[in-house]
Amino acid sequence: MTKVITRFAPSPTGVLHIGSVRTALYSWLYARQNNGKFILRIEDTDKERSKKEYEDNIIDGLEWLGLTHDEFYRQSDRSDVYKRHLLALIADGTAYVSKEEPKELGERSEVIRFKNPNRVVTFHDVARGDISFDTTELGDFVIAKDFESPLYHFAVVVDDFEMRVTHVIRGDDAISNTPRQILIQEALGAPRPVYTHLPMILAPDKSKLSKRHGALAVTEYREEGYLPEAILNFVALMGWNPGNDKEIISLDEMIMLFKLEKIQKGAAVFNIDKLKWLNKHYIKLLPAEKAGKEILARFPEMLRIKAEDNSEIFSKIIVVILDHISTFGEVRFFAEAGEYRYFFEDPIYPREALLWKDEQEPTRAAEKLEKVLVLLEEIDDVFFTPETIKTAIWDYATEAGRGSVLWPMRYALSGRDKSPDPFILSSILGKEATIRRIENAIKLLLG
RNA sequence: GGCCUUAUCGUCUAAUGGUUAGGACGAAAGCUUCUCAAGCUUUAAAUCGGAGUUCGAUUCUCCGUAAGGUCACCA
Repeated sequence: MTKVITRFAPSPTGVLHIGSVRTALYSWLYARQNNGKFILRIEDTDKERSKKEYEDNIIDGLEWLGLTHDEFYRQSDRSDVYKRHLLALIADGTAYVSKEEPKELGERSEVIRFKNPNRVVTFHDVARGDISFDTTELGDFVIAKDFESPLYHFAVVVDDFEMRVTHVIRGDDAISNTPRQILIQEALGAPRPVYTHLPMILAPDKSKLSKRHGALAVTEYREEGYLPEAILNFVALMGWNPGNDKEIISLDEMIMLFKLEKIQKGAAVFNIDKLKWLNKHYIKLLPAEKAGKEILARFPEMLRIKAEDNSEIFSKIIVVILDHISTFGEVRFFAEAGEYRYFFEDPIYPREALLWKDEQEPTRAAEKLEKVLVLLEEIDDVFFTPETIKTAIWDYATEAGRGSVLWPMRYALSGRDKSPDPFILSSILGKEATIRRIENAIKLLLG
């Protein structure tokens, strides 16, 4: 058995997006599950369009996702290799230097063309079966501008050959290009790798995935507060499944379960809601310390300072925050809407806000808060937990009308229409602050 | 346009020559509930169309239709 070698070969003409992540993931999984080798190869033969920042973005994104490579190459570092093979093909007569009449600006008067044997090429695709093409219409296609400037099709074949790549896993936009690559391969005397072409990932409107929808760089998803586990899990499920109802799959499980043969044939539409759902799932599994860092990083300056000054309270609200978000980016949104301030400072709100819809009389509301105060006073500081607070108040609230008791209590604590329940709020704030805020509310009601 | 590929709920998908065509996201409803989430329960929702093979087709074949890819001195 020869060792399995796969590669991910992006051109640095754009950022690493969801579609490329899936290609990288499947190649990586196949290598890992076969104890093989995974190569990252930057295909930057197009000097005009290739940019270092994109290369950096791709490497950064893959590293963040944990799709580690065993070897790294950059085509621009390998021109002597391509030159050597170019010379060999010309010596063989399977390629030749061709005189041209430049039609466009920048075109050469001399390029290197492949001598096309003009025949039907049939190859096997793991996902789709046998595919045949007549290569005649390709003509004697150009494989290099000159000995220093090979073109994509040639560089790919040479590299896969030299790097002993056994399995080529790539987007299905390459299907039509495969026959010409096979022609070059045969001229080179290179073995034919096993091909698997992956269906496209489409935008929600079924157009090509673009910047407008979904085709964000994975590094941008990172900024938005998505977790690598969620992105990997999501992307894995677009075009593959374990053959059962399992939806939550870790990278390690994928290595065990992944099957090249089970790859989907049809294109998949990017569904951000499912990604968010997965992200929510993984966020809840995150250790509090890590989650806290992600949250803190997205707090506005003022709030962050307060949170750092009150680390005890902050550590208690992490779980509460986690319960309401599907990405950490939403923390920024909620914080800017004033959501978390009440954990750190007494709220300010209009008097009417304290009145429950079925209890509009301020003095009655105040009476109820007075009673709550009495009940809270009886709880010992050390037992000031959501459970004991609820137990202490519940019977009274039920008797007096829950809304008319709990709404003003919760509002006194948070100053907001929507918030966690008053028991959680009280326990986070502590007995002293809870009582102070309720007293403030009573003063407001009676004043 | 030539060539190539693809087609199951809105979306991701499962399944088989014979099933009530299954699951998940989303949606709707209910429970819970002071609010917002979460959670639990339930419901609606699909085999692109037409022929053929077959006792029987969503599955196999052909023809349509639609969508995508590719036809560079880009990758």
